[in-house]
Amino acid sequence: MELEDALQELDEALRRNEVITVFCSCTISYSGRAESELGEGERVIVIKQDNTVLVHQPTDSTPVNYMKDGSSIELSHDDDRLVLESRNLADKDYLQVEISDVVSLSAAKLQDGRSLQLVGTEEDMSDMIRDNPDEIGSWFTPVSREEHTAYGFMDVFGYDDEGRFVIVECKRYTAGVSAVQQLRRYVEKVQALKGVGDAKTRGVIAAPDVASNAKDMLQDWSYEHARVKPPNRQERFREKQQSLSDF
Amino acid sequence: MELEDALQELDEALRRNEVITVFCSCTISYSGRAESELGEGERVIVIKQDNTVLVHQPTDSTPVNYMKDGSSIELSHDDDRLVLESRNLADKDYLQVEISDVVSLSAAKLQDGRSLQLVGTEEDMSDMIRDNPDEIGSWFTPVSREEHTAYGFMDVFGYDDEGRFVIVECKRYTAGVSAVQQLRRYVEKVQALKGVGDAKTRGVIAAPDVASNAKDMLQDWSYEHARVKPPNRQERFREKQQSLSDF
DNA sequence: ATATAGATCTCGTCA
DNA sequence: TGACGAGGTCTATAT
Repeated sequence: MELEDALQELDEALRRNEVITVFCSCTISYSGRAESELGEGERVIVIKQDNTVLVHQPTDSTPVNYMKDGSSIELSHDDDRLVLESRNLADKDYLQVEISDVVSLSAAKLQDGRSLQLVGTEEDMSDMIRDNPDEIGSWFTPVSREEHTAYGFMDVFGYDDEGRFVIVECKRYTAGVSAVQQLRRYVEKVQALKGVGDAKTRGVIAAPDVASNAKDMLQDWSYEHARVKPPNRQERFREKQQSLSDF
Repeated sequence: MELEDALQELDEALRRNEVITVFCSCTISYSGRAESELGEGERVIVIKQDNTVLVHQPTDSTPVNYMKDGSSIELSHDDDRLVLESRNLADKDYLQVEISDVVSLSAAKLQDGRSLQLVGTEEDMSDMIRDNPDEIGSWFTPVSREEHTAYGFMDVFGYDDEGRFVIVECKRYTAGVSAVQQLRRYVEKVQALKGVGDAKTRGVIAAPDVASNAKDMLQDWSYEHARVKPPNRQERFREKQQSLSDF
């Protein structure tokens, strides 16, 4: 494909605010929050309708370079290269793509008002625990969930059969040291604000497993591990569908 | 574009292991580590040479659905829909794309052996501190950097003018409570292993700024904040270029 | 605007 | 393989 033609098609597609994909050979420079260089190679460039720019190599799931939405995009023609420059003032980011050869170019205005419906997140896990406190223990009575309080951001908060505060931190996968540290922060905050010397505040990690080092920390701080698996997603999904069909 | 033709082109491109982009109208179901549904809409689907699948809506920088490399991909034809199914055994992930209309399809085998050269990361910041310990204070003598030791992963480790251990945690941006907590973990570990009752181990956050709550935590545990900006990237980049041109 | 935490995080690295 | 931490993280949410 001739660079001249590519330039014109790109320019028109940008003007029409279309989604664009370009198969091309290029080099890339990035400067802003960090600096990067990428030598000559064949990539796919995706430009979206909000001026998001993604540069993808032929493998790997993450873009090798990118610009976030709201960036400016300028085209120019430098000798035998097509140059695409993008600037983002908020991040002080600058991306330059020097295209030496365009294999193919596609562009179209796309309509998509739908947004993703996702279930099986940590939030769903704390929902499940609130609805089934026995997942923690028969002694546990939940009070609130996912609350941003002065004490911190606790997944589930409640009390035990002796009236002690209980803080539950949920993790969908094996909990590591940072999860225990996170729990510790909340427990200490509650402990401090609710008056020291009172009954101990209990800390619980609700997760399918706890890493070895993290287990040691749990013991050191006398926190507990409730072996809880994330909600059975297929079931939860059916629930969601049922409740939607009620309307 | 006829679905029959699209099916054949897709099939051949997959067989040839090409990078593919498809502008299309589709619905998407995902099931695995979580569950998601996405109703009918126009998107760009990118299939890479390692069978990575990305589904991009017309805006936003992150894919609305995706499958990681090494997934299987199967095509089929269900009434008036083209169905793409991808499975990843490792993650037990399953993605189904039902395509009702193909706007355009591009495919090409791409060659790209280059990898990104990135500078200006936290690693560079700890490099800078090791080379310029005055950034922390004239009292600081660094010993090691980015070391995975029995004491933990410490960004910079050293001692002060009175022989006390010093642990430095670097953050490129405003350090929050979790950064202080991270520092605390390392300090306590060193304190415990090196024998309690000895001189206090000093903890230092090296960052351009510290969030308000995190400042309180610093005070509580008598840790310090060294106001350090990440290395000037443009300068650092020039250095790198100069050193490369020496060869 | 700042702060906090999750993510189908991804990716590298080291034990 | 598991664990741990960084990321040009990105994204959503709350203050």
